[in-house]
Amino acid sequence: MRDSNRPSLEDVAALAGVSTASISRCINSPQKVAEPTRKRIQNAIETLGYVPHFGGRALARNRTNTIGAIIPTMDNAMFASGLQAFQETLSAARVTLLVGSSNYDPDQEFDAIRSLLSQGADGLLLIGAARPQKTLAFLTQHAVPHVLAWCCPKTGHSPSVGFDNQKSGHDITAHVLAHGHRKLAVICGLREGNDRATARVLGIKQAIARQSGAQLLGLEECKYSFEEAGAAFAQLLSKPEKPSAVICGSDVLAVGAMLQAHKMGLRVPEDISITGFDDISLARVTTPSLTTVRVPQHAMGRKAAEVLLALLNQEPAQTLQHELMTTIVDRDTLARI
Amino acid sequence: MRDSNRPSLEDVAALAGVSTASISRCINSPQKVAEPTRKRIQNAIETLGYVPHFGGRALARNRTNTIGAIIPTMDNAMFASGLQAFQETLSAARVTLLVGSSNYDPDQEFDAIRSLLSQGADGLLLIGAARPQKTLAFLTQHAVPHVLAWCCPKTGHSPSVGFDNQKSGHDITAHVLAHGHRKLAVICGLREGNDRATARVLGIKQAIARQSGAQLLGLEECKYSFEEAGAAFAQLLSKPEKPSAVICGSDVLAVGAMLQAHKMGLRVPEDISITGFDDISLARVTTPSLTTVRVPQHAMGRKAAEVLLALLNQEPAQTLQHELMTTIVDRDTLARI
DNA sequence: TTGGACTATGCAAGCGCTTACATTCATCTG
DNA sequence: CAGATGAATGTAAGCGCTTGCATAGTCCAA
Repeated sequence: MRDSNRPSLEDVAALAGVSTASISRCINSPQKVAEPTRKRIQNAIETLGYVPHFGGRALARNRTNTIGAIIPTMDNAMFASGLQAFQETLSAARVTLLVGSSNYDPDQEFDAIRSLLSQGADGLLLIGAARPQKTLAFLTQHAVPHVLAWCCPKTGHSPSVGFDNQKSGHDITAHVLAHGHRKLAVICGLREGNDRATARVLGIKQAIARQSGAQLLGLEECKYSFEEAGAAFAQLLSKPEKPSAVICGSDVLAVGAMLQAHKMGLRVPEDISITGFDDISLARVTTPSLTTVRVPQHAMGRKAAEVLLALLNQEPAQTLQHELMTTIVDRDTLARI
Repeated sequence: MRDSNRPSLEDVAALAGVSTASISRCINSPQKVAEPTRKRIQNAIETLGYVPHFGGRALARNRTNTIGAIIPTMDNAMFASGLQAFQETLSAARVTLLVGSSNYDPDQEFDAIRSLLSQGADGLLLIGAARPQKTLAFLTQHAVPHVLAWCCPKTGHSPSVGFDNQKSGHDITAHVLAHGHRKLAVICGLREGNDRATARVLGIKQAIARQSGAQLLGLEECKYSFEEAGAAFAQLLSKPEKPSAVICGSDVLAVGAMLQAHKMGLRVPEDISITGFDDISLARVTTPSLTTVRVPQHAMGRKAAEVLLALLNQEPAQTLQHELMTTIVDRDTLARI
């Protein structure tokens, strides 16, 4: 869209024989224009193939109808499908989605925030609540409308749409304990700067602490890849005392662990139980299929979009924190002892 | 970014004691501004927390540094990871990504194109080459810089970055035939308006036709979901004459078929062979793991970004069509007969 | 010393759109 | 039928930024 012969409002106005104001009105609030004029204008727009110039409009309105989302990565099915729902909802409201990614790095996230805002984003979707002071200050200073997703902060006054990671971590662990397991191990994502991973582990530890006789034999942190998770699993199993169940902070980690278990000749769940977190599509198709925590990704993406749109329209918000529920999906990787 | 007390160039100029022109220059081509002045300006910018207004800039420059991508859906891991690579590459060039999705529907795609362009996208990434005349005309009329991905059209003059779907379909089929299979069946995505699916099937049929004694017992089209693929599989297997191998147009379809085979008590690959297409992460983790066609998603996303950026910078393009190679990944769902 | 060649900066004209306000004209009311 | 009312449209002032051109200041060679 850079050709200099792109038609402008003025061109349309000339063709239709009206003023630019009428064209503008015809586009933005058609009911303010009389039927015959409207027809004429429509025609002119059609024949010229007129499309409003974004810059002009943004400048005059001081609003772009664009929303930015910054997610760790789209490579993880989890964020991708949440983002898809987010995008669909925005699109229905004629708002466009700008995407940035942080690679789980607070500095990259900060850059992405600046970048999306300088691209005119009217608001932002951010994942998780924990971020450096610098970032928080920036958001405050610029009064950026935003909503946090995938989390459910008890403190702070940013609107959020998410679930209680800690509680969910607690729940799945309690579930494992209820199956008779007492010797547990954990594989989680890198917790630094990742409050979701941190909270999940916290919940897991809490549940273990509450159950007499239960113990946490080991905890490994790694990136969200099959390979790293496999290595973490091997590491956990290399110790003299073996866990009977390994609780993983995400399905990707759990699948990596399962793959590694298979390589090591361990049967799941007969020799060792494994649980995941997120319930991405992977979880259904492994053999055995993965017992995991279902996160309402789709609902979360949509709700986040709704909240953000309401925020931009200055609609009074009844609720600031939207907590969605997770559920445990019982499949085949958790044995009863 | 809508507070009325947002600082403008003028504010910065006043604070720094220079004209707005100098500020602008300082931001866009610092070398044109003397050292001390630059310092002063930097300070002013800092203290005010100035961020250039997107609309103003877009209007004056007639360029937004924004690129739109319209993909069928992010729910499919395949597009998501290609998109991720695309985004990363753009981001490195300080260009922002706008996202739209088409849900495999040409009309929705058309809307998305209009919408992204009206949001100021300087260029577009589109999936596949086949689209309605209306859409093509629109792209031509507006002289929209764009690149097609996931395909490799022999005709047309749009730049493209992709692979030969037909050849890849042919290759995997030849591979299956080389394993001794003669009675084949196919599950593919809905082909209407989807040239990738269409071409893959074409290649499959071609390979079958070239092999004497080989026959195509059935072909089912369905959406890209486990459930629909499962139903398609059941349908194919309900006929009196059973295939020994089912070639699927995507990994999602293949996994759906495997799941269904399992339900039906059929062992893969002993009772029936199944192959996929795409090599998304799913393919590695099923049991047995899926024999499939690897599509260089990451490379494709990155290359597409590079081509598009070059296009926008008016750099002369040596090559219009970038063809990447697919490879067959031999895993465990294809038996030798 | 002076004119020329630069360099650093300012001035001001847009870029294309929206919108408050002004104008016109038809319709209605008493 | 005069004046009031209101609907339809036009006028024009910005929105914040970039950039061609003008100006002022600096340095150097002749």
